[in-house]
Amino acid sequence: MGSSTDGRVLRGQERRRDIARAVIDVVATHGLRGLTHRRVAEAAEVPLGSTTYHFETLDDLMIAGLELAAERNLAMMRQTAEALAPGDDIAAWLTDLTIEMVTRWRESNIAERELYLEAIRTPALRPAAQRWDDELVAIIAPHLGDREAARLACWALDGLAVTLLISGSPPDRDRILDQMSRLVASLTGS
Amino acid sequence: MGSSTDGRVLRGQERRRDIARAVIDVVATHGLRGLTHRRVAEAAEVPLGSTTYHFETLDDLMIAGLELAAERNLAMMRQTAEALAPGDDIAAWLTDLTIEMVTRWRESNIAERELYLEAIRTPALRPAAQRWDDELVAIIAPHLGDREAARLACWALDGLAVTLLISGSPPDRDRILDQMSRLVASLTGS
Amino acid sequence: MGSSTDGRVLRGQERRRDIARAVIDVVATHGLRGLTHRRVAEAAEVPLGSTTYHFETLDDLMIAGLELAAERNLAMMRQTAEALAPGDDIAAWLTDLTIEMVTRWRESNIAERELYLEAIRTPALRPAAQRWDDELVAIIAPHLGDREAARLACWALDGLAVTLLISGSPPDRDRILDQMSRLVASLTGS
Amino acid sequence: MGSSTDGRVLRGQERRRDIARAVIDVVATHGLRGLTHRRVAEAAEVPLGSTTYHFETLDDLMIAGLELAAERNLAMMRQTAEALAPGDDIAAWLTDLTIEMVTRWRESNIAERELYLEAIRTPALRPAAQRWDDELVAIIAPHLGDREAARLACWALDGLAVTLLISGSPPDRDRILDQMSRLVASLTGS
DNA sequence: AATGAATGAGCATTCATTCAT
DNA sequence: TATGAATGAATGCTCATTCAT
Repeated sequence: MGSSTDGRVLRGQERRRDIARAVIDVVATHGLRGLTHRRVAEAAEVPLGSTTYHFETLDDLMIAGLELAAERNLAMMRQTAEALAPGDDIAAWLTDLTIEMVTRWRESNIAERELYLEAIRTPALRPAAQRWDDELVAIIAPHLGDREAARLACWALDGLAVTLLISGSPPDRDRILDQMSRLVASLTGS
Repeated sequence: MGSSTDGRVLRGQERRRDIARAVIDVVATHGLRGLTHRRVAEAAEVPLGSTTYHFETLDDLMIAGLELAAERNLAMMRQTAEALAPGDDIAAWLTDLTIEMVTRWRESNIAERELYLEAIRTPALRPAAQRWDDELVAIIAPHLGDREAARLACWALDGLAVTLLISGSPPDRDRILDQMSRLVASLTGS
Repeated sequence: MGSSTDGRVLRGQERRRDIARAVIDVVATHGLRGLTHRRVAEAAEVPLGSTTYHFETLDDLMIAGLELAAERNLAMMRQTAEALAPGDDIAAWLTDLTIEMVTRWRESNIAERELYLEAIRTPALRPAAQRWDDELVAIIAPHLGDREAARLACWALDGLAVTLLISGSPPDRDRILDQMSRLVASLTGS
Repeated sequence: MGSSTDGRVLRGQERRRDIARAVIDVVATHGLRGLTHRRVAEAAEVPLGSTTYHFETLDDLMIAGLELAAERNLAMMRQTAEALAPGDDIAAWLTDLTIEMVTRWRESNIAERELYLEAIRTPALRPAAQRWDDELVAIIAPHLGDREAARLACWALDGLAVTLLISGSPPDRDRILDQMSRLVASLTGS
């Protein structure tokens, strides 16, 4: 009976995860305004009732999406941060991250932003958003000296990414590297 | 005949402006996800058909809202920027702006962010969003030395504001002033 | 438990049939241009959501109406065809059918024509329309010798009926019988 | 003043004709259900108010469309009928007409059918529809012997055309010629 | 625990029509 | 005579949610 329960629980958790994945896909494709139980059910290939069963309201769906988005993003950040050698150029690292965000991961990155911003309006999303923030800063801080500098770097990175996303034109790596270098210099050098 | 024609034109323009105002109100109250022709019509106290007559689609409504939001925001920025005396503390200026944004103007500021971010997804909004960006930088640049510094300051200011909006707690002026001072110091190279 | 399940299934099917019936009624009363989910819901005495639940689009509604119309029409044709005795006058049979079509069944006959013609424009209706055609020919063919003759008879019958429907005046049985007799004579080669 | 009045009247008539043309185009493109003043105005490249000014109701628009459709169709029929030499194959003539109707003129032919059938439901369309009918028969009759035969031929031609239009597959000339030959033979030969 | 049938509310949008000019 | 601004009604459709199973 233990194994059957575990099996059930595991299946339930898997399904929850499938649905969370589908939330990100739906937001990426249709925008947060286009997030509905129906579309999530279709994207996750689960019955409609399954989405409302596991996530009763749209808010619950958004929380699941935001948490999974944070998890994925932080995993990726940790991976690239760990790959940094002591003398590596931090500005180059941030530059490449930014470029990847607005090109290869464009769609999911937009979805992440929409879910994150929604935390302003929907209190239920705030804990997940704040956790994401804090951990992101914790990952970057060691490479920039302190948490305040890391925070500034995050904001600059985000602002630049949004600007690039809105411009629609492909990013100019040289220009971005210049900006990032200047930023890193001012944050660590002074 | 000139006056009658003018009256007509003016009435139409006034109505368009009333509707744009209502767009911001509706987004502030219900979020971008809650923006509908019906709510706008009610908020603007105009017939439903009037909203679709002047702004055929939801996109048009969002454009009008974004443009008016930018206009208001830039006017306010210009006003406070012009009030700055040569020796005034730039960091204090940015600090007070940030605090106002997340307190007194909280609702409309959130609406502005939602409309601005939507420009990523909705190409029709991009020109207005980019114009807003550019003019904002132009206003701040003279006080920070160059456009690149101004851009960084904008991003930091935005990032900080979002963090404060999500935190839900009242802003700590001293702490923000510290952050802003450090930012301004590193940007102006002192 | 079987009965409860059956009851459920049957209720759903019954409701679908009620709605299909209502489609024909609405088209008969308001024309195909006046076919709307709302009117169908009202005519079928079901909630509006029930029509869109069972028939997602207007096309689906039209398909259901066309299929039921064909079913009814074919049943009636089979019935009168089976009632024919070997030596009976085929021309008289076709004459009476035509007259009934444009008098007693005028409204539903018009509805059938509108639904049928719509198959030209709406591919989703074509299978039902073609099935109707084929089965009608199959019913008439044995009485006229071959399928080609049956097809010609169908077309003539339809053309005549439309002419009568447009004329608005009551049909002249003698005249129609003359036309039908001549038609049957030329088709059967006598 | 005479010339200016004539000019006006002529301009008015031209515009009416432009609008009638646009009616057929709109019905061809969007179906009779998609006929609206707005679409007609756009297709005719005239102001919206011009359509309601010259044709107050949708019925008036449909009448204008039906009349122009009949006029065009009859002109074409007369032209090909006059081109017939005494010994020419009538069946071949009807075959080619049918094939042209369902291929080259498919869209406008569908529009004609929709407008014609609407005469059943809309009394205002009946005079135009009946006139069309009568004149068509008058054109064909001389080549088939009498009006009754011509009428039958018309119905068969229409029925066949509709069948071809619904089938969606390209017409098989040999097969159609066979059918038409048999029809003509039975109508003229017996 | 899990599902899909069912429904009333609400949506963006289109429209015929009116009317001032 | 001719036009386009204006509006209330209506449409197809989608949806969150409820509920029986």
